Formats: sequence, C-alpha cells, structure tokens
Amino acid sequence: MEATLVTIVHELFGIDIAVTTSRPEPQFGDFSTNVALQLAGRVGKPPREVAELIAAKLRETNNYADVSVAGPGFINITLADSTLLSALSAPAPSTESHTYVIEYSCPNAFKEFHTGHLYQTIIGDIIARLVETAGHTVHRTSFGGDVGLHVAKCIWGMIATLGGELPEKLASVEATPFARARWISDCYVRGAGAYEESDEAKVVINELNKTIYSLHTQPDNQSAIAQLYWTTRQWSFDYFDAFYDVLHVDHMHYIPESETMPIGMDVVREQLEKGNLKESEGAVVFEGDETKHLHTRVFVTSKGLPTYETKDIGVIWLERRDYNFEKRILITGNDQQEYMRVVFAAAELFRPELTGEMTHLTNGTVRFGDGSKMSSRLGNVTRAIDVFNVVREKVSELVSDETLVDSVTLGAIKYVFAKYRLGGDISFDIDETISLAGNSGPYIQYAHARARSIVAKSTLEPSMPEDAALDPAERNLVRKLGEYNDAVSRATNELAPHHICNYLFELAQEFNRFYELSRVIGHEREALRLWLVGRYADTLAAGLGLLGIDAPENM
RNA sequence: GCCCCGGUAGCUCAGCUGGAUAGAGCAGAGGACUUCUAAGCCUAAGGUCGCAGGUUCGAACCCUGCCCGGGGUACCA
Repeated sequence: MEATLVTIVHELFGIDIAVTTSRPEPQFGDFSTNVALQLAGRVGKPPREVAELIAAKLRETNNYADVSVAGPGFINITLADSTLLSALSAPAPSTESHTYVIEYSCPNAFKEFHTGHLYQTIIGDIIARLVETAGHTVHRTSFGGDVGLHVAKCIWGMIATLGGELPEKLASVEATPFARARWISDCYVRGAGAYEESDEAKVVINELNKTIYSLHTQPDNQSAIAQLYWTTRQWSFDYFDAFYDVLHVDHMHYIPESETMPIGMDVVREQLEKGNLKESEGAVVFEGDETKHLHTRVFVTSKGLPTYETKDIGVIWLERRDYNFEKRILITGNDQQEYMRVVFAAAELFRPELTGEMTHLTNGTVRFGDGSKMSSRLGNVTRAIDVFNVVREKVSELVSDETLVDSVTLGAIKYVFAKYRLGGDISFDIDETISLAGNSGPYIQYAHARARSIVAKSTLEPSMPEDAALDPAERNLVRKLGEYNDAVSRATNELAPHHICNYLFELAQEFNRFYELSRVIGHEREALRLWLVGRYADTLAAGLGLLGIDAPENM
C-alpha cells in the first residue's frame, strides 16, 4: 500500500516521498495516510485538493473497498472484507538475522534477588524472546560480582556466624537453594553492619577483600577461607538457577567478574600504552570529553584494583570473543546510564568496530504504590521471592484450581512489569498486581480461557470465511486481529515489550465487545464465528507466549 | 554548576519519528442482560498534556528558557 502511494505521488507530482500509513479509528477506515498534508506545501495546492487527486488514483486500482478524503486532508482507505481476512494469514515480515548478546538480570553473587532484579529479569527475558522470535540468534548473559568488597563483608559475616573459619559447619545450613541464599544474605547484612560500625572489622574485611581476589589469581581450594568462598559462591549460582526456574524464564550464561577482570586489565595495559587511558593521581583514568558531556572515570584505582569500568570492558571483550556478537543489548538500572555512556565511549575508542553495535536499555526504580523507594541498604530489601510469595498467596485465594496458581501468579507479575514503557520508575502495588480485572495478566489469561471454552463447546468445525461479508462486530475483531504483527514488530524494533501488552488488552476489549453482540454457539454463522474465536484465542496465546506467560485452556 | 531521565484525568499509566474530538485501567456515578466463563459489556462524568515563549497550515510530541521530582558528576556500580 505504501509502495502504491509512493508511485502515485511520483506520477502525479514528480516527488519522491516516504509514505507512512497508520491505523485510524474504525470510523475512518482501515488505513490512513497524511501524505497529502505533507505534500500540500511543496506542491502549492490545498491539502484536500492534493488528497483528492491521490484518492482518485487509488480508486482506479480497484484494490480497496473505499477511498475517501476527510478532515484537513487525510486519505482514508477501507479494505474489502476478503482483503482484511487474507491479511490475517500473512506471515510476519522477516528480517535479516544477526547474532545478539543480551545481558540482563545481573545479580551479584552472595546477594539475594530484590524487586529490581525481578523487574529486569522479566523484561530481559521478554526482550530476548522477541529478538529471537524475529529470527536472530540470541545469547543470554548475566554479569555480576563474585569478588569485591560486598563479598568480603559477606565472608566476614559467615566467619562471625559460624564462630570461626569453619567451612565444615556450612553443613548445618538448610540445604535448599533459597535457604542457603537467605543465610548468605544474613551474613552479608552482618558483615556490612560491622564494616560501618567497627574500625577493627573494617580492617579485617579490607584484608579479606584482597585475600578473595588472590583466590582467583593464585588458585587455592584448600584453605578454610577458600573452602568457604568456593562453596558459598556455588550456592549463589545454584540459587540463581533455582530462582529462574521459579520464574519460568530462560537461563542466562553467568559471567562472574573474576573472569572479566583479567581481560579488562589486559585491555587497560594495552590502552595505557596507546595513550587512550592516562595515569592520573596514581590511578588509571579514561578522560571524559566535556564537549560530549562524558565524565572522567577511573579504570584502575590508585591501589591498583580494577573498578567496574575495567570489568565492564572485560565483559564486552569476553562476550565478543565467545559469541562474536553483531549486536549487544545491555539492560541495567537507569542510575547507570551516564556511567555506561562512558564505558561504551571507551569501548568504541579502544575497538572502533564496536561502534553502533551496543545498545543500553535502562529500567527505572521499582517503587511501592505509596511512592517510597525500595532500598537495598543493609539488606533492607524487598526480596523478589517475597513478592512472588505474596502474590501467589493472594492468587491462591482467588483461583480455585491449584494447578493454575503458579501460571496466574507469574501471569500477574510478568504482565505488571511488562506493561510499562521501559525507562521510568514504575509503581508496584501488590493489590493492583493481583487484580484480575483491567489491564492485567490474569485478565488476558482469562480472556483466552473463555474463548477456548467457546470453541470447545461447539460441535461444528470452524471454517474460515472465504467471501463471506462480515458484520460490523466481526469486522472490528478481524481488523484488530490484523494488527498483531504490527504490534509485535513495533515491540521488537523499539525493544519495548509494553506495546504487546497494550495490543493484547485492546484485542481482548474488542473481542468482549464482539462477544456481547454476537451469539456464537447455535447461530447460523457459528462456523465462521468459531473460526474467529479460535483465531483470537491463538493470537492471545501467541502474545502471552512472547511475554513468557502461560495461556491455560481453562480457568 | 554541568549532564541524563521523568512531569498527560483523583490514582497508575499509554500516546511522543508533529496531524482528525488527547486514550485506557483503577477509584467514584448511572445502566442493560439475567441464554455460549460477568475476571465482562454500555453510558455519562473527570484533562490549562509542569509553566512561558518559539517554529509550523497544524505541537502532548520539535526548539529555547524556567519550575518540580529522581539519578549522575574520578577511585561503589
């Protein structure tokens, strides 16, 4: 359609212009273009006159049921019912295939997942699936700290809790991934508190920090500290997997900092020689460019320790080495936006071939309904698993079938995070999350189950309407169903999953309107309507699938 | 100070590559049906799109300035 318009415009006015069409409100037709408005100035004629000239040409093609000019000069196009129906069977446009690395979730070892991780894990999982569904190869990665001060605080806390450097006493901790993670977290809180309150502990912890780094540089599996560290580090990794299983998300390959650090340090040495990094006040820094508003950042501290800048460079180099990515998408909290700009700028300076290959998406802070911020200070976090459990409890009260509880719980949680545009802070309200009404996961799941039950109830075979004229309610539903591919490709291209939520909700509303007006079972148009209902259920299921949400047959 | 992100209905948010009366959900008001899952449908009400200029035939959307909230601003990430 766009191509036809481009040709017509060229023939009429000798102007080449990019034509876009949009989906107007039903009263105006199926497609609309404002090309006449854009041309009016250049052609020197009133917009409506331009529109009429183009509309006349469009009518000559006989491809459309109606072409009209409205408002200031919009050209509205109405398709024949058969065209609208055949569009439903059109496959999604294929794109060229690339190799992607998508990095998200990124929990630190020795810590628990909090609500921010929950949000980011769900969003990352959806984005990865969208990109994969579009035909690309996707490698999911997650990057986090298995060395560093937070680990030292934690190990200090373990020693205090166990009453000494006694790795054998770890056996007394309840041997489930979540219990172990909880225990580690308690130790961290203890260590972090001691670090603040006791100068003595602070000295010990700083010393421990160096020891832990050395466990990687001079492999040690024997000492008590080493046993404590390697055992509980593995507990953390096991806990990550257990958590992802609870969420029913794809696992990512975890890249610990200890692995990227040496790679980053090699890069630092190399770039220092090249002059891309400079020594300053005993540290190695990347000098920011004031004109580009890039901060100066430290890559190696005056104590010779790598900062996250170096580790982040390391992870980029590692991912490039292991996956040879063509595109890299990184998702972090939006507090890292400025910081990451510098890392990307440095990476592109060090390796110009990376320019333009990396995208940084940021998620906002998860806030409670009352606007307060969830804090991770001293372990005062809202744990992700608590959120899951609270929602699950509420859902079990409302859903009678026990086997559906997990599906609906995850449907509610994933949907509530997916429906916001990425970037801004989001408001998290438990009551709203478990609400089954309105724009929610369970609403869509229920809408799907309802449609399935209608199909199941009929004894007829659904039949796709060939030349049958559609009544207005049917037509509106078909029209909306036809927008699925647009919604998905928009979500994929913009890396914005919320477009899918919006679409699915609008589709369900459209169907409910249809369903109020249109008897299915027992009606003379039963077979045709059955086909529509089935098609609708399939579309909802597909959309929910992209969001990583189950679509139960019955609810 | 400088930079980044946000400010749209009472609340939570869509809409932002400029276009037709600014849309949903929740909350609140009214209604229909009482036959396919009502977790639904319909109607009305609710908005100086933070403020002020500018560009344009046309601005919630682009530009400038300001106000408010959050974040960042060399050894935390």
